[in-house]
Amino acid sequence: MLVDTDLLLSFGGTSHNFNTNDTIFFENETPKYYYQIISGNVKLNYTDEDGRELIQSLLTDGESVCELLLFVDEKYPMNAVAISECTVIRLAKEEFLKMLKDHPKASSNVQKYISKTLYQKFIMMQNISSPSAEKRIRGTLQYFKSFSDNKAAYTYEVKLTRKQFACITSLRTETVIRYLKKLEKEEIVKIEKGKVFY
DNA sequence: ACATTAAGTGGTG
DNA sequence: CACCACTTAATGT
Repeated sequence: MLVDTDLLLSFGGTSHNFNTNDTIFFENETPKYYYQIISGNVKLNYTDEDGRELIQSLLTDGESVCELLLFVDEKYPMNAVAISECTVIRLAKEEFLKMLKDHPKASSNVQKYISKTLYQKFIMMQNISSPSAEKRIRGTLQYFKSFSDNKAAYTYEVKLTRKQFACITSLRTETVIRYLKKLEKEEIVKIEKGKVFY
């Protein structure tokens, strides 16, 4: 957990459940709460001019959802949507900031978390901005696997659907499917029963 | 069993 | 590559 659950609760945090596809907050809303995922997966997305979904980030257990917006006076540039059943702790912005002031350790953790995710964002930006679709896909695979402790080949299972993978790499799902198949032939990736292992 | 979503294929521009 | 059409596989209710 980014911030200790009990600490969040002691400052007035409340637990909320979301079902798959429930929206936690919408683009353009004013950030008013700190959200920390107890369990489940959340995506940050928006729809571009052509009506295409772009996934900016995927979050999971223990992470907070776009906490950086609580430090600037801006509106959410994207939506936060549950992509599985989720339990989330929600804490009002003012209380969250007060908590950080009173608890340097928590403050430092949040600071590190923001730095880490920003760093990861840079890496992903480099992957996705490659003109080569194959590099975009391989870079994204590498990025995901980098969070796994097991570095051996075919030990990382891609938990995303082809469609979600496409939304992250800004490619069409057919393209993702074809390249994954190509990578399978080249033994860079292994596909079993639709599951992709890298 | 029926409806829906995901994966996979072929062809075109 | 994207886009379109369509088949098959996997899931959901």
